[in-house]
Amino acid sequence: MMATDVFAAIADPTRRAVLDLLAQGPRNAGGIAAEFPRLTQPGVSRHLRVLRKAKLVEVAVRAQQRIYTINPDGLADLYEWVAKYQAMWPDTLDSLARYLDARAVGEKAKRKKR
Amino acid sequence: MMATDVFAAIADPTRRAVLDLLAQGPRNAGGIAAEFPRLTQPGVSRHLRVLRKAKLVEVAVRAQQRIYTINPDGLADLYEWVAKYQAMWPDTLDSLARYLDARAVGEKAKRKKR
DNA sequence: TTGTTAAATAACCATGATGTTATACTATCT
DNA sequence: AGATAGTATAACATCATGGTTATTTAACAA
Repeated sequence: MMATDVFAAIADPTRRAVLDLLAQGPRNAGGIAAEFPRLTQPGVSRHLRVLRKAKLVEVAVRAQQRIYTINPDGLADLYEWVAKYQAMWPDTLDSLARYLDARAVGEKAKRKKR
Repeated sequence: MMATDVFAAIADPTRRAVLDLLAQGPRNAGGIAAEFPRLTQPGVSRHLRVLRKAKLVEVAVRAQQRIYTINPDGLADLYEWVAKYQAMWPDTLDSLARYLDARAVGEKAKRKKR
């Protein structure tokens, strides 16, 4: 089942950048923070916490270091969410046409005859 | 190119519910608002504005009504964003193993010999 | 031990988002 | 024209988020 806060997690550009980083391979927290010179270490750490809670990343403890990896499952869930819309993508325009058409008939029926 | 605020747009549960609604077919603003009895009309209207700006929905004007439809393109962009991670999903665990292994070697090298 | 490194948490502030009520806008009906 | 229906915008309150500095925790190293 999908963690509902996955959406909130990827809403932030910094966190998306972290995911991009981790897509290249695992990194420890410090290594991640180093890629964001405009943020402080605690700032990055908090972003990592959000990603953790959303199950988008996982942590392995190695001495004092925390090594982060992308969590495939979390992303797969997100993928499915988007995919469910894909099915009806092709015929959206058609359905609008039908909708407008149906309404048009209804409206005309309500008018006095000319 | 992807509107960066697509992520912010889908971060809100109400807006995701609106997308779910529109996935079933077009609706006018009032019809959408009616599905959210706990929100006021202006509240829903503002959510619709966010979805509009994110290009996730489109509007057709019909007399006083605004008829909303899902915008396939906006969702397709999102789909692609998620998909780019899909490639490396299978081997994430392996890469963590490799990372830990490599580090272990490095650390040992730094220690004084026993 | 004592000091140092790595990272997380606490406390706080500023800003932005969400929801509300009140109002404005625009097209249609009478 | 005046009233009404449908929807958007304005203005405002409240709460959540993202950032900061200071502090804490935990594991090594000397």
